[in-house]
Amino acid sequence: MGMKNIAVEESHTQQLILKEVEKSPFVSKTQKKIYLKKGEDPLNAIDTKNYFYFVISGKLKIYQIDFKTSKELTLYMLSRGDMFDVVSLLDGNPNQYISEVLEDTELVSIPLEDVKQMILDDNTFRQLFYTYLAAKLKSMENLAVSLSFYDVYQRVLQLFTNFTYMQGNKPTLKIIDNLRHEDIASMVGTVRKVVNRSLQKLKKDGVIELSRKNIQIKNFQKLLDKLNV
Amino acid sequence: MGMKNIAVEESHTQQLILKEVEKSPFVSKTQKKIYLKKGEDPLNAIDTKNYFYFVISGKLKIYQIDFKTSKELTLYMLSRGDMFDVVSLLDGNPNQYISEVLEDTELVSIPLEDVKQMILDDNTFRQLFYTYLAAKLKSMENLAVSLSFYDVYQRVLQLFTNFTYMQGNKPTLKIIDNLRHEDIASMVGTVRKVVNRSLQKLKKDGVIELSRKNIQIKNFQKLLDKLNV
DNA sequence: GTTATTCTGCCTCCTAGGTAGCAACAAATA
DNA sequence: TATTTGTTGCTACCTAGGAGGCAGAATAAC
Repeated sequence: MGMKNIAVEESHTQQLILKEVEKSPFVSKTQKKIYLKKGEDPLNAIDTKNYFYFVISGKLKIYQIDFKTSKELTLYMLSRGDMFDVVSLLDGNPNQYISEVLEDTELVSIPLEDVKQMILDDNTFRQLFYTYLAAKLKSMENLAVSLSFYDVYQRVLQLFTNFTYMQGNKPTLKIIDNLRHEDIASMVGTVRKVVNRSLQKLKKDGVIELSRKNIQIKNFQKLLDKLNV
Repeated sequence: MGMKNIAVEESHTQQLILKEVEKSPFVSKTQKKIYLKKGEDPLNAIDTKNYFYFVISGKLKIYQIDFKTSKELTLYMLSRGDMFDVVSLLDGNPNQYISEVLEDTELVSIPLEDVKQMILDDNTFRQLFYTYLAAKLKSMENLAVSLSFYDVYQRVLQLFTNFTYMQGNKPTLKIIDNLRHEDIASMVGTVRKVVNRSLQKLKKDGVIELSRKNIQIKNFQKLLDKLNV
């Protein structure tokens, strides 16, 4: 399924998006910076019915909760170069997500109408926006597929693979390297205690290194070998 | 989560899309009709790298297979008013789906570039297209969420609810009413034998009626009552 | 420095759902 | 009409993973 390149490809698009946004005449006129503190509820600061947001830095978890079991599923883990909420932008309805600020976050807000105009006027931005949209739809399809086909252990392997980038020539885990196991669990659609089993197994096998709020790739090749096709 | 209205809303957008497509000057010039026979492999007739397709009638299952277990997951069940492939249109890469013609199907094909131009030029079509995109992204999010949170029985209930429309004032199952249990299973992310248990239970409880390749809603209120929030 | 809180690791139990296999029957085809 | 193929229903088994509970360690708050 070529999952290995998805994260990398996204990241590339996202870098270009920020550059294009900076150049845009709209942004200089109507942009507003928003700063969110870790742990703060973004609901008060964010209005997806009227504004569109670009993530400059930080980390934002967009998820849903099953209130019966209090199990979570993370739909999007937003970081530098991400935008939201695309669904609200497209259909005009405010979203139903729950969000949590995992790290102090800096956003640029632009009125929805200006973004729509930008998509029409700016050919480069339009193509980048479309590519971003396609990536999000694909990533959601992949999430559904992996929830249906693979066990927790495989899903954890896939998660790590998707978030591993080359640092020089050393494969390094980004974005999800300093999460709580609780958040890892939410990203692969299970609960902490279960994801912990997989993490311990990978640690025992010398694939990763674990310490409090820190996961590192120790042997990326071994990780790839354990991936089911 | 307001799932009950999603299917209805989609259907409304899809009707309007077909009307708009018919009016379009592009369509009259460059459209081509394509007819697919039930069971035929669409791969030969369909070229998503260069063309975009509108479904006029019939039924097309877009899915993925886990070759290890031969379990399937249906990502999209396309019928009248649906379009594909939106991902290819957006990012220019050919898709990786597997498709199956469940009923004789009639398509209109339009070159990708013409559709892109149509999105730019035709305000009405653009908004419809965006709404459609948003609906697809949402439905994929819902699929992931329901796979993660709910058991097979609940997922079946949700599936039936999403595909129940008002026929006069009688709640009637559409599109998925004449599928094999195999296909129902693929839509809720499980296998036939497991989905069969849920179907038998619903039959026993007087919620649905079952016969070969036919499912009917017998008591819609009862169905809603069994839905978890 | 001390207390409180959050994070992590590891038990044990138990059920949903996946696997296997088969038989009855409907429907398509020869 | 006879034969083959596709669809459905049901049994019995077994394992992945969710639930509950708890203790130790790291960090944050006071």
